[in-house]
Amino acid sequence: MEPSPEEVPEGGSPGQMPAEPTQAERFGKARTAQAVALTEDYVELIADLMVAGGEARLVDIARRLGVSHPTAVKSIRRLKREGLATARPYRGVFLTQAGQELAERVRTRHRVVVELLRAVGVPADAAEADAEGIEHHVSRATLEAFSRFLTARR
Amino acid sequence: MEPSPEEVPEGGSPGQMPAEPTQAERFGKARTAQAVALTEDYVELIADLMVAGGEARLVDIARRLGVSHPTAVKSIRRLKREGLATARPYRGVFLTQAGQELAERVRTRHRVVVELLRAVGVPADAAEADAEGIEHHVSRATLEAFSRFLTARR
DNA sequence: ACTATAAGTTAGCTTTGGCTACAGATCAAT
DNA sequence: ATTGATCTGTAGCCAAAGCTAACTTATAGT
Repeated sequence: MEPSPEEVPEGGSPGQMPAEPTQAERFGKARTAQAVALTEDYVELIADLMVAGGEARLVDIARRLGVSHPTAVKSIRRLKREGLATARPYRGVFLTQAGQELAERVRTRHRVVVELLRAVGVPADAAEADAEGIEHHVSRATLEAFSRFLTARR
Repeated sequence: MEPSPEEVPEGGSPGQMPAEPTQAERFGKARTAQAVALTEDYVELIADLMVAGGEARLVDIARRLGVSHPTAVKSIRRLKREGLATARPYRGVFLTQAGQELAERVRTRHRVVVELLRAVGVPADAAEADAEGIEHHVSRATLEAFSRFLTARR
């Protein structure tokens, strides 16, 4: 796989990083992406609920995500900490400017991924279901390629 | 003071349990897939190392996955528990029959995903990188669609 | 107005994947 | 054969996301 095993000094010094995107880096990134994916799911859902019903209540968020309310509370707290959302008890959860921007990007990406899947022949239900997991791993470059592909064949 | 009327979560038409794959179910599945993804990564890598160098040493596995050796030890232990691998200290890790079959499926799926991405115009490096995360969320139906698409346009 | 229900929160536990530090085993070189 | 380096494994800790149970606070129904 790698013809030149770079002499990396032992000792676990997390200082320098080789230029090539090693497999380790890719795996590591995929793992870190987990937390990001969660954030994106919440933000996307909150935006959805706002559009659909004018408000995003904790209970609804929890139910739609299939988690218990306390779990949702924890996650929302994280969103607040990260400046993506605010919440007023019994009034619902709201997205900040940053949150809305993120939601918009996520929503767009989701739509493009589903369309791409449909375009290459994936059945609707599978496309929707798989997109939920796939979307979080679609990089900017890949997303752009998807868009180009869809535009070209439209 | 806990009446706890746990029966009947919510009122509504009898025989609920909507046929539609609710969003909650999809999210839940995507989350559970996390553990599976890890298993697949390990199995795939072990197979790779075996092919490349004839053996899969713990240190190499850890380095290639970008984790510490103890973490790799824990994961390998899980693989052994699940009947996917065996290991003889200082002789490397080996895949069982089940492990090899899983590795083969994973390897094939990975290849198809990368090819699909390339086919719709994703640059090689992005395709490789993104496939690492995407592949774990590609269902059987989607994989088959990918294969058909690739065959058709070849 | 009062109380019942629903919504939100807090506390505390579990699991899982990650880490460091340390200990034990094997291999290789002198 | 000894010794030092390297590989493997164990112990113990952390953080994150999940859960249940219990408590508090609004909202709504009578």
